[in-house]
Parts: sequence; structure tokens; C-alpha cells
Amino acid sequence: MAEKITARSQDYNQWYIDVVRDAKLADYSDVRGCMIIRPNGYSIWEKMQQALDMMFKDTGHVNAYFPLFIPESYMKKEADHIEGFAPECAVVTHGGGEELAEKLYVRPTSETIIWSTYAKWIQSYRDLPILINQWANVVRWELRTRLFLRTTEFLWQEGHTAHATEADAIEEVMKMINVYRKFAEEYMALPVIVGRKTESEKFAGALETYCIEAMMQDGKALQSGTSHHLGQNFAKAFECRYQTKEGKLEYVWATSWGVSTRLIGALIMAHSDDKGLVLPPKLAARQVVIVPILKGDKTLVLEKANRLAAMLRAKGVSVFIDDSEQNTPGWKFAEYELQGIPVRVELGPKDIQAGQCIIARRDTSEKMTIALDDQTDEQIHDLLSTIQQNLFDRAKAYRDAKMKPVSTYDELKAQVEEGFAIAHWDGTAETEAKIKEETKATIRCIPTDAAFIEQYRLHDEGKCVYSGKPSRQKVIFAKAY
RNA sequence: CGGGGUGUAGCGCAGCUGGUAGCGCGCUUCGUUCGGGACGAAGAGGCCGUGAGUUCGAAUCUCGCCACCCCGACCA
Repeated sequence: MAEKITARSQDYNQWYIDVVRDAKLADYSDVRGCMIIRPNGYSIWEKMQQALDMMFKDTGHVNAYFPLFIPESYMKKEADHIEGFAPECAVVTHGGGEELAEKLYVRPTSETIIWSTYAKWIQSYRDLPILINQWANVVRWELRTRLFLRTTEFLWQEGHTAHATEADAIEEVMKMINVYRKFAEEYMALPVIVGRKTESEKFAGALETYCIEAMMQDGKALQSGTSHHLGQNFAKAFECRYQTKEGKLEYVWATSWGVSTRLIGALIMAHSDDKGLVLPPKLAARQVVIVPILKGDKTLVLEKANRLAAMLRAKGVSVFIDDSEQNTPGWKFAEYELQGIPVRVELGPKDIQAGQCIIARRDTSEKMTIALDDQTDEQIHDLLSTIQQNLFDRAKAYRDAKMKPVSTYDELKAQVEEGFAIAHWDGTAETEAKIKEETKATIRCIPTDAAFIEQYRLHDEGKCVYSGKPSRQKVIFAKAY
């Protein structure tokens, strides 16, 4: 039997590691901070890629690929950018046995190489906008790593767009953060708060950073996607100008936006339980497992199992049958629960005799008996939708219960130990830094979603929870990954 | 970079009052099983992280080194 997973209540961090390893999502590599994404983990990423890529294409974007290596001189062109990233960059000094004339940075992100290219591509307003995305790996030499959440090398997508006007750029930034929100909610079943980062939390080189913030089961926040308004910073650094209709030369406006394999970590920490991984059906490569009980008339059982599988496939459900005789049904039940497969069908001689099958839901652990007839596939298909919705509802109810408005500093201190605190902030970096120093909690975002603002009355006047100075806005404080 | 922990069979661990290695799971073969991690029998598998030292003798004691993990400071 596999090593028992540590209970969440006992040690949340160990539980997370246990789930990642026992569900065979990832393994440690021999290089510090790097991870091997195993098939079970990579299939989640592939599902995410498929959905996101479709959403990017639907919003007019195209894919391309830029090099892994970036000349040091490019990196140094934008002051804030290099200052933010230099400490965590891997740098190549040798190639082909020779010391390089110019060092090459392994991309921590691609703004510089992309803008050096855009500068060549863009001459006129007719060349704009450029709406490019790339799927790539990046390297950031982190001091402290965690499987999926923060690894030295990780996979992501980075969109880089160029626009004629600031309004166009801002529209793009908002459009993409909403794509991320939609993806998180509809595919990951993950409720997120859309907001803007404070000065100290924003991307190195950006004017504004927008983000989606999610709550994990331990009440901590996880930044799950970002969309940056880069202004003309990179255009100026790389002399990227275009000629307007009127014949004037103007700097191009830029955005960039990305999500990474960190989302897999978010998925795990939002939905999974002490039995292992719980996957939302839309991101499960295998949505249904049929476990035939192979005793008595095996042929008949397998025939029925195959027929049901075929019906489900015809409905677009991803299903597989584990008919191996190496393991007992009980072993299979436990194993596929550990791997997070949303629905299990148990089918044995007794069921066939009674014209039924047993259905087990991964999200609620509920077992039910349903008739085995020409409606079964439809029922299972519907059940997958129910599970998808239930995971979202459950995560949202959990988050909402752990997110509370606070009006005093003591309340804030207590609340950030539990979850998200919504509090008035005077808008100064000093206050933000003090609170971080004293509580370890940071301002996760300044929410921008109208419905959210309305619901929590974020724009009511008040006094800063720390300084007591007048405040015009409430923001989200939380400890974060 | 600080604090802690761990390196012994594929995995998890025991052995640490020195005498050349064992348990559970997994693996192989055969048989019986199969409705919540089955059972029996027979097997395969280890320069005990690494370097030095102490000793007749080191997985065990001493010192160094290395690696990884966990916890904190920087970060998607």
C-alpha cells in the first residue's frame, strides 16, 4: 500500500507534497528546485493549454516562439526590469567550450527579446496591434522552491502585445485578465478576485499589474495570473516607434500577460482532500474510470463495460476501463481516488444481473446506484457537469466564509491568520510595508470588479486600518504563497 | 543566506552502547483470489551519500565535504 497522505489538518504543506507525489503529478529532479512533471501532472497542463489557447485565439491572438537566450545588453535596457529580475537570472557564460563575448540570460520572461524584435517589425500604425502569445519555459533562480508553485524552471504562456494607443493597451490588459478569470472559474472551478497590484507588488517594468487572486484551503492567497500594462517603458527602451496617420512618430504601447504551471498547484490546493487529488472534470484527462469486478462471467462484465465506455465516448466523455487483473477492485478504487478521477463506475456480475451500475463521485465521495440502460451515459455526462459546478460552489463558499471585512488592526492581524481580510488602506507604501513587516500579510490586490466592489462596499469612505488616516478604498490583505 | 531535518534495496523505514545488513510495501514466478489498497509459497535486489580519521574491525564513533527536503527572508 502507498504511504498514507498526511491529513490537511495535521500539516498542510506536507499534505500538498504528499498529494503531488502520490498522485504522480511530479517528482523531484537531481537539480535543486527543478521538477519533473509526470504524465498525470502534464496532462492537466495540456488541458489548461488547450482551453487557454482557444480563448487566446478567440480574442485575436496568434502563437509564436522567441529564443530562450537573451543577450545581456537587452536585459539591461529597461532599468526597473533588470533591477527586478537580475538577482534571479541564470546566465550562460560559455558555449562550445569558449567564453562568450556577451553573456546570455536564460529568459526569466521575454519582454526584452520581444521588444527588440517588435522594434524591427513596427513602422506604421498599420503594423499595429501585434497580438502574440508564446508557450514556453522560463527560469528564475528562486531561493525557495515548492513543487508547481515556485520552481526554478517552469512552463507558462506569455502574451506580448503592441498597441497604437494607451486606451487600446489598457483594453487589452483588462480583456486578458478577464480571460484568466473566466478560465479559472469555468475550467478550474476556482473563484478568483480580479484586482490591481500596489506599486510595490507590481511587475518590474510595468505601469500597472492586474491579477487574479485565489484562496487556498489553508486561507492563503495564490496569485494565479497577471496582466501588465507596460506603458511605453519597453518601447522607449528599445526605440520602438510607429508613424501615425498624421505622420507623427509615437512610442508603441505594450502589454504582457501570463499564467504558469503554478495553476496546477492552485488546482490541487483549492479542491483536493485527504484522499488525494480532486480534479474538475474539465481539466481531467480521464474523466471516468470503469472498474469491472472480474469474477464469475468476466466476458459478460467486460462486454457491458466496453459498451458503456463506447456510449460515453460518443458523448465526448473521456473514459477508460481498468480491466487489469493485477490489482483488486479495492486497490483500484483507492488509486483512482488518489489520482483525482472525477467519476468511477463499478460494474460487476451482481450489477449486470440487476441491470445497474454503481457510480462514485470523487468530489463528495457519494456512491449511488443507477440503472444500466440507454440513459446511463447521459446521466454520467450530466454528473460531470454537476461535479464541475459543485467544486466551484464549494470553493466559493469556502472562500467567502474565510474572507471578512475588518475595521481595526487587531482584527486584521487575526483575520490574516484565517484567510483574507478586507480593510481600508490609506494608499501609502509605508503603511503597506509596516503591515507586511508586522503581520506577514501583503495587499493581494485592489479589487477592480464592479460587482465585488459593490458587494463588499469597497469604495465607502473610511479610515485606514493601520494609520487611521482617511481612506477611499478597501483592499484585500492576506498571507500569500 | 539563517534555522531544522534526512541521506541504508525501487519506495518508506529499522539497525547507531562498533563484529560486514534487516523489516514493510513494491518487483519476479506459480497458484488461489477479486464489490474498499487480497492471500500463500518460492525468488531477485544494497561498494549503508562522499572523503579522511580512530580501531584488529566502522552503516554504527570523530571531523570535513556534498546533496536533497522542510521552515523563514526575495519572488509567477
